[in-house]
Amino acid sequence: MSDRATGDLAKAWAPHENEERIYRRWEEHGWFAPAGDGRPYCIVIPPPNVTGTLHMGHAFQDTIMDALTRFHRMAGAATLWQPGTDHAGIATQMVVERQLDAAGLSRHALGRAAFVERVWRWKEESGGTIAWQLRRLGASVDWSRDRFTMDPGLSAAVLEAFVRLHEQGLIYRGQRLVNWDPVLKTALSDLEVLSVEEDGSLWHLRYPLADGSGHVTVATTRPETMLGDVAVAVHPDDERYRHLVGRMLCLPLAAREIPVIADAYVDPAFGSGCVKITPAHDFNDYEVGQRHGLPLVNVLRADATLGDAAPAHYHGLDRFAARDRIVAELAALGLLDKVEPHRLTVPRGDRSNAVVEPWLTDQWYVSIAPLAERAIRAVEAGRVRFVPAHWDRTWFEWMRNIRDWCISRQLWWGHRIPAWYDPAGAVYVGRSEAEVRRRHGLAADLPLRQDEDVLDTWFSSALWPFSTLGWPAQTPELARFYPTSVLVTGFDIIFFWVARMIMFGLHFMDEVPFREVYVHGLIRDHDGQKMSKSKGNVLDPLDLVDGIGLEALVAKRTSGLMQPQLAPAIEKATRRQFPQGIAACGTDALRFTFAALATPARDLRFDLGRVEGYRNFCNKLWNAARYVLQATAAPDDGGPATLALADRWIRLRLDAAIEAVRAGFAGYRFDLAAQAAYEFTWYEFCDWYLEFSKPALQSAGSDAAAQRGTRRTLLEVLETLLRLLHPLLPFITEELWQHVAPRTGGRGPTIMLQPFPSARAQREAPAIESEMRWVMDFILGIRRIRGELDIAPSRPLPVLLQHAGPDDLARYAQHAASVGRLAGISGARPLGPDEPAPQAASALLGDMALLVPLAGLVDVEAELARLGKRRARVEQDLARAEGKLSRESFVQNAPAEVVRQERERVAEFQRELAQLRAQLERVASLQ
RNA sequence: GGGUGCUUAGCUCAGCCGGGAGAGCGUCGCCCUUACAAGGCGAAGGUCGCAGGUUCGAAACCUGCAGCACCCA
Repeated sequence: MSDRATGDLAKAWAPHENEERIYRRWEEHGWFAPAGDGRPYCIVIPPPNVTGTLHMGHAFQDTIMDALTRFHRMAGAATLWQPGTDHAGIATQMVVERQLDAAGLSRHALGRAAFVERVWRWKEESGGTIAWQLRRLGASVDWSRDRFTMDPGLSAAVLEAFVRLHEQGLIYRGQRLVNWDPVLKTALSDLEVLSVEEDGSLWHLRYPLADGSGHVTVATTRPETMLGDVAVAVHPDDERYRHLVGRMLCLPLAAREIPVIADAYVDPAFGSGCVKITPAHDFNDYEVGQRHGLPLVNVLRADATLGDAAPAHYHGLDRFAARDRIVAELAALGLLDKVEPHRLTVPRGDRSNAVVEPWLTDQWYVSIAPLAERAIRAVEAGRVRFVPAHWDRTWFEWMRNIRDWCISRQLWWGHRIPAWYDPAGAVYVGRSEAEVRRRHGLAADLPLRQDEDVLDTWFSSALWPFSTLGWPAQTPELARFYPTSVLVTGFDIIFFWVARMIMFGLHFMDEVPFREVYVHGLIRDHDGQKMSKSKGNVLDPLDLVDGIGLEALVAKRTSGLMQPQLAPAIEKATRRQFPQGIAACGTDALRFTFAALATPARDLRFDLGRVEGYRNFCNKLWNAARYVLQATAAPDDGGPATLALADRWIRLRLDAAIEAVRAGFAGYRFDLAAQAAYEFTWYEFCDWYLEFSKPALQSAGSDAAAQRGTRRTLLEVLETLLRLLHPLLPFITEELWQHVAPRTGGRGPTIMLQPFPSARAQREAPAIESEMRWVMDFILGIRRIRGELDIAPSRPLPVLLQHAGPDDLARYAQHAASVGRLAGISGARPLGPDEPAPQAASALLGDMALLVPLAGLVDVEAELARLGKRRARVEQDLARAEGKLSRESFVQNAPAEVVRQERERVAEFQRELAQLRAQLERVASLQ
């Protein structure tokens, strides 16, 4: 790379041609692994699905983690960003089952061993995608420590955790109602069930009294479960039904008698005020059944067809067919009172979208209360801090109402539950069958059968912050990096994952898994819609990096849809939104966009326009560096240097930018960090300083020492700026740094291991700022006249200085060259004491007025209009300030500093107004 | 029904401990000035959702209301 340092830079930054090469170099040198003996800084990646691909949310999150990691690495920490992937039980199994289905096979036909083997093969085939994407995003994860939740080590951790919890009485097996997915035929945790509002009906059914003296009417949304009814409940205070409590009803179609009971659970205002109680098929009814000692009548089979507990002619009938049949039969018997349309909440499986059944099965549970209590206390005590802080309320709300966690899944892909049954049905838990036999003294010939089920994926994910570091072994990494520094995650998985990691971390490590949880928003599309394949509004982060043509984008969005009929609408919307496809913006621009988007808000709208804006920013930086390299092409002869005003000023501003960026990182305000870096780079460094450097280096009058001062400032500020920007823009800063660093005496092979910039306190700051302000206001005043009067920049303007004080004259004399060039004036001279002011356009600079004689330049009308507008504005400001001061209460109560400031403003406005009025008069008089 | 958050320029969003309303994109002028037209210079544009309250002073703090979003039941 050495010859590149002296070569010319291309005209524009070409991310596509450079990023992969730069990343490969970083990785080959092993620079991502923790190094040195600095303080440890560790982030574990939220492991994505091993067979999946990274979407915008991942890319956003990974950008933030990488920026934090790079920042702390440069700041001297021994950083570990721990990568890895998750086996994602249901999701992965479903993908492979779909593949089998397409081939006319099923997992049952294949058998368990062959099926699992097949999933592993699929993992090997597709598992590299994520890693490749992470590399393209510049992620500085320590690849040497890459982990997968089903690696031997992590599987051992799962085994160990399960066995220990069981020994401690925190895992139990029980027959309970679970959320049953009859399509996937597995239990689901509460979190995997989505409540969806749908249109349904409310059926009013008549249940005759057993003695024939009449009937009660019950209202239900699920008539097919009536065959499992074991009671009808009314509210204890409901006068209408009090006399019926304790009497028996004849359950239609089932030919069973069931009692009328009283329970406060019943809402007398809903439906008829009578509720059928079906404990085996409803969570609330289950509770009621427990309270009243009622039996459980399970009428459904695993596939949601009716089973043995129902009368024979319903056997094998699907639940919805059974519903129609039952309703018809009741109607025929005159027992259907009425049917009303009704809006109800339907539970659906988040993977299968099937209507979930509360169903009675044997499952394994984690007894959550003891774990939750500790986790709640840890957050209360501030041992884990949420950022933004308000998320702790959501956390507490949920943790205080948490229920036992159903951890068994009737799947084949995952960690098999380490429990064995003997022929009598007794259960033994242990790390292996051999251990179980040894510890329980079981005969070698006693047949043992391992539990068929696997564990919920989140069980292994909950161990992630320490299982990846080697637990249960006491490794050096575990000692050094646990607890980790921060968890970066979306609020949508606070409950799924964050809570479980905190509970397990406290339980197994006796310490929280991370000190801080940075909860970021969710990336949405330009219209605020959640990105999803079925909506057809997903964006592949790498399509923004590399660009994609319209046809390819349409094809990508419309292929592999679960609902192919949506394709035409998706195609239309895509063609409308991206008529030109997507231009390649490069990784850095995408990363900077994510950082700028990272406000504390919950919804983050992604706007393609912003990526393009930041692509331009990269190009701006690139070209600024080109200029600096050109301007400093001749080797520095090492002679003495003096710093001019602008040189001192830009160094001050750089320090302010450093402070702001550091503050942004420290407070997880990546938007503010990005904004500060952007504004300094573009508005201060490029727009002002580089322009000042031109006359300083090019005008004949400047001496060698001043030129050296400017050249060194150009290089030093640029080199520092590159380091400042590196965590957000890793690629372009590395490329430029390779060219710039040799000229600043920079050592080291890479920018990523250079120190992050620190600001220095500078005492002379106010004087420099105020003098620079004068120079800039001079230039801005002239530019404004030019702009507002539409005078071409190519036309140099003569300027007269009216009411110039000695300071003004001295400053002008000193900065004439820069002012002349930046304002585009041909020269300026003071107006003599008795010299009449000509008809002129004017700008104010303190007590001084800058006059640009109008003769032949512009029409008088335009200048009058311009001055009039300005006068109106000042009059308004003045009135407001004077009004404030005229109030006794303000002068008395406001702090003296505020009052003084207000008085100064009034004086300023008055002076400005007087000058404007005089100027207006003068211009008007000559009309 | 319970909870959380949001409402500021045409659009997307900043605005920390109360003290002269900001940025990007878009729009409108003038410019290809040898780092950059992916650019330069300049400009227009806001009753800070509504109503009360606290305060000398409220976009910010408090209360209520409206609208939107999400979570839980």
